[in-house]
Amino acid sequence: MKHATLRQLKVFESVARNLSYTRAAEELHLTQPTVSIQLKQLTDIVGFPLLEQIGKRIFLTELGKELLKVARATFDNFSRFEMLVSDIKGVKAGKLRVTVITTAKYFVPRLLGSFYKRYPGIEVFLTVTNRERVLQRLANNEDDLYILGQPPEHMDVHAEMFLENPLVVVAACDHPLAGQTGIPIGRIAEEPFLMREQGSGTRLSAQRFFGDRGMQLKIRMELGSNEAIKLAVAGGLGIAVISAHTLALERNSEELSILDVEGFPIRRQWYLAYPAGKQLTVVSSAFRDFLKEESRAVANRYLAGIPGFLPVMSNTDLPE
Amino acid sequence: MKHATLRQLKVFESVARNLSYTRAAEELHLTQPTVSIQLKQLTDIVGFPLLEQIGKRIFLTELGKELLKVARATFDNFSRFEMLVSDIKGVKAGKLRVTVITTAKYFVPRLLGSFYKRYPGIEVFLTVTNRERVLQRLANNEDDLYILGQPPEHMDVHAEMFLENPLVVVAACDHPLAGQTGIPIGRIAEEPFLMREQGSGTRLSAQRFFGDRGMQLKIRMELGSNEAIKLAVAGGLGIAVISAHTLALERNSEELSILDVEGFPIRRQWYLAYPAGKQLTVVSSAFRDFLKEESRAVANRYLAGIPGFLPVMSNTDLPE
DNA sequence: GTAAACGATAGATATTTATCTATGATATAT
DNA sequence: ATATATCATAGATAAATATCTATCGTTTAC
Repeated sequence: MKHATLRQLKVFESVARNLSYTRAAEELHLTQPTVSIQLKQLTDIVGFPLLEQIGKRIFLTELGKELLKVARATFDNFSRFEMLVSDIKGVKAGKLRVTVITTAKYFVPRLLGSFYKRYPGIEVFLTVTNRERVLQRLANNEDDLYILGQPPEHMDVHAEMFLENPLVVVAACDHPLAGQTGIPIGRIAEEPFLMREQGSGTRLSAQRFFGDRGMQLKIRMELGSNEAIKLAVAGGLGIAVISAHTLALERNSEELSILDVEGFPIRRQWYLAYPAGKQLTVVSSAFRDFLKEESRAVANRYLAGIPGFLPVMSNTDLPE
Repeated sequence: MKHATLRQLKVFESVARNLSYTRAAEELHLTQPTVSIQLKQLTDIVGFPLLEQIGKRIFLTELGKELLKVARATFDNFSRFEMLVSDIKGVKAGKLRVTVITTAKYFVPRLLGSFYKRYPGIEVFLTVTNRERVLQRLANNEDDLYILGQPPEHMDVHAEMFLENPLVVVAACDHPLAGQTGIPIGRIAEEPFLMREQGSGTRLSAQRFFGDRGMQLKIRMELGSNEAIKLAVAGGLGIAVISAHTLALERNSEELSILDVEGFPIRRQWYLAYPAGKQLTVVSSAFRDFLKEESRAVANRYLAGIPGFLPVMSNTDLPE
């Protein structure tokens, strides 16, 4: 049976439907002998007659009926698959699996949301996890795209920057430094700091920033989440360095204030990454384009107005 | 997609399962380049990658997973079909459609019953109808086999005799002729006869029998069924010529008696028929053999003991 | 850094295949 | 009885297919 060809099945289906070799030949734009031969081959492979001729009329044998079912099921499967292919081509179907580093959760869901709205046929899966797990998933090719704060080294990865990720100093609104301009770095370094645990990219960047200037931060507390840090800062327990995106929702609240510190914001970027050899799916590719396009607007909307921050990207879209 | 080959699907399935071209090549007893090429062709046909290679590892793309489903479904269908073929070959599956003329209903069901018991996997369909419909179904190739009392002429049919069908004269047990031996035909012809309607094969035979001898029967009543005739005969309304098989169940009853009339029983036969060009299915062929074999036993069991009847068939099986 | 493993590619070849035209056999219709 | 329609078969041919060996470029592992 594995020696049968789809061609034979196709011809058989036509003959079975028309109950005529000649008619089938016409339908398939073949000569009648060609149909005869294809059918003979198929019959030889099966070992039993599929058709019988009584007088001039042609009938399907029991086996013929069964094979017809098989043939039709097969062609149905194929055409369903072909439809899927063309849907995927038109981004009307497909899956998008994105894994992002924890800090990115403040703006990625919003973007995925609008992306999904533009392509309602697709399925979106978002995983939010720490850097280590992101890199692990990247290495295991578990997702389509990855978003993180610094591109992995020692790994063959294609990474591209798509959005600024400025780190700012925040304090409670009633903090003495709130509202001041051009605060010297040395002044800030004296304040008690609230920090994420060791290994946090933000913490690393902040410590390097002060370290490079010969200062060491006084860390009062380590907290497990950005939310906790913001609450603690608002509660007056200290000041903190956090990603401006983290403030997206609180920007206009009365509780936190971004301090205008010399040298701040620390410039960091968001990167979109995927394994070097990987050919992006149509959906992934569409999301990549979408991400570049949208992130500019996001940058202008949410990052403008940060003291000392100047977007590098072209400002065709200005904030309202 | 119609240009894909089953070979390509087979190779793809193996690669997808092993996630390795080399392993797949080993499994299929091919060289690795062959696998590469087959897969490349399939990928070109689909138009999108089915597999992706990240570093040294191979992954299925979303489309690859879908195609794998299609491939597996296809092969499953084929192997199910192959199982059906081999079941049919071993008469463990299949259908048997038999159409018989009304009179044959007295012994065919019994035979079909034992046939079914021997081959429990098959499905049996029995149609009982009049001669006209039998011939019609034969012409339309609606069934596998046909049983009738005289082979059709003016029709390209293969027919073979398989059983004697003696026509006997029956009377009520208390009829004056009951028990007498060597009753002259002339004596019988005086009796009032009960007959099936015009067109009945039995009636035709009986009338021809007496006509050939220059006699004409006195027909008292026409009745629509053999059962009605038997009841009427038992009730003393007259005598009748009927097939001995019709008496199969009543043979030992006290109501009817077979008369020992000169020249009786009229010899008729049962024929098995099917369209000339038709190649019998395995099941049909098995039933044909079964029929020949069993009908001898039936003949001996039910037809022996009919006054004046001498089976033509060899009597290796003697009646108990 | 070197070796081993893996997949891609090139080039060659024998086989199979798909197809045609021409013709023959058979059955139905006129 | 003849013509027509239908399917089977034979013979020919161009195309494709399936496969191999040999070799190359990468990636991983030691």
